[in-house]
Amino acid sequence: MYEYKYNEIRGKIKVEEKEISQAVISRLPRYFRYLGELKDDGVERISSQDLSELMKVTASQIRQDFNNFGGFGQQGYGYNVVYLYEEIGKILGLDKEHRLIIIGAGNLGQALANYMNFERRGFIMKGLFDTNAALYDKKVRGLQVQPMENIKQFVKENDIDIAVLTIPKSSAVDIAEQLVSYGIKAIWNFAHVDLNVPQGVLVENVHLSDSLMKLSYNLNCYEQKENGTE
Amino acid sequence: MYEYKYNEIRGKIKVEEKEISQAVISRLPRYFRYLGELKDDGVERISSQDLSELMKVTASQIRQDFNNFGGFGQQGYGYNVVYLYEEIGKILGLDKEHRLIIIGAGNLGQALANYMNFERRGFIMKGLFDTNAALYDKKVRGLQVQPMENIKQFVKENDIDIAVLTIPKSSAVDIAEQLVSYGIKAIWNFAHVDLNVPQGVLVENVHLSDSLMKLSYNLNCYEQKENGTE
DNA sequence: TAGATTGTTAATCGATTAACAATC
DNA sequence: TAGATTGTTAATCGATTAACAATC
Repeated sequence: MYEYKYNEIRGKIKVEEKEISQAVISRLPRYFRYLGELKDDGVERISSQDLSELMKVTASQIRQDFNNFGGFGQQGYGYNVVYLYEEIGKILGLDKEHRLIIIGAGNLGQALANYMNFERRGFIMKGLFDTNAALYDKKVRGLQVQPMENIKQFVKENDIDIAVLTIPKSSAVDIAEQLVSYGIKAIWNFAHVDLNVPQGVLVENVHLSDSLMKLSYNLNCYEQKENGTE
Repeated sequence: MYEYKYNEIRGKIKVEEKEISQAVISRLPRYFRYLGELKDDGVERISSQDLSELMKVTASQIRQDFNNFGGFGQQGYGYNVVYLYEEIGKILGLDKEHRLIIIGAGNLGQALANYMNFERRGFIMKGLFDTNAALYDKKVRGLQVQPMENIKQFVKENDIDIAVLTIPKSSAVDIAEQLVSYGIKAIWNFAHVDLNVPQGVLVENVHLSDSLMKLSYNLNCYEQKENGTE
């Protein structure tokens, strides 16, 4: 949320920290994705203009976004794809390791466990937990599902940063509170409920039902439009 | 995306359609969730002030948001919880049925299939499809997984509105194109790729990796802050 | 050097918040 | 009626876009 780090890298230490808006942060993964593809395609450099056409955003926004972190381009040349890709990766913290556990080993928990490993970017799944004893003899990605009682000790012993919450909303609030007391610093929350955590603990929500409802709203709009109103 | 419908309901037909911003739409499901809980708790009415404290947004925003659709409150009284809940449900199109199919019957596809039925709001899962023949004798929620070749006919015969894409990004763009040609009107996209669809076809993206990267970014910020910068 | 394209400032646009008159 | 609270207008704030000087 602060830019000092990247200014320092470039040798220009700013005294006061400048907050980066979440709007900008939300766009970084998409830049990262497109730059990764360009890199894989062997593209060496790209201008904000060309990238803007590819991504369907304005060139102005691209330059503004990158300049929040100090500027990675060169006048008359554009941006070096590999360099920019790596810098954005660093900004996103993908060069660092994060250890996570998954709470709730149902379909969604297992889906994420598999996906996690596939899409490896420094996120290391260390454990899975569930209340359902029938799952304890099951292995997911080589890890045995454990009972919830083990979480406390496991978090301490394995230096866990992130907990992925894939449990029903009825228990999510309680479990989240426990996790925080065990020292968890971030929760990736898939339960359909807003968690109330103390300052300093991070929650990133993935409310699937909200997303589907948005789709539903927009679908109805189009339908009404097509029917020439009603 | 247009408000005429709700104005008409209230007897005030506006000639010109006013577009509702996506920022507002994105907040509707959350309102819906909180109102549902209030309803279940037997709360009869609520003021924008009280709701703002509960949801941690400004009362002003709540009133502005609702007034995009014509105003559901009463001066001196507030909002009737059940009425407001139902109206927002209608705005979101949750009173209508939507038939959907899931393309990709892996862990994530199955997770959504189960979740879908559980969280029923007019979304009816009609079929699952996969390239993996090993899954064809498998039943998910009473439905047999089918080969991809069946999609075309199935969509036509079953009047499918929505396709849920839970396949790897390598095939997602092609499949999406096919789905559009079969007449699909909306895609709920879980593949890590931006789909290019013609005007009039809706895409709602759930980019899980983007969400995790955002979490990663914010986590690093906090850590740096705690270490008193570096 | 001339041309290209960034970094950055200024202008615009849209979304959020504040204020208050309308009204239940 | 008096009090409460909405609906709505006006003010503020922030984010996006445009423009251009700096510079590679």
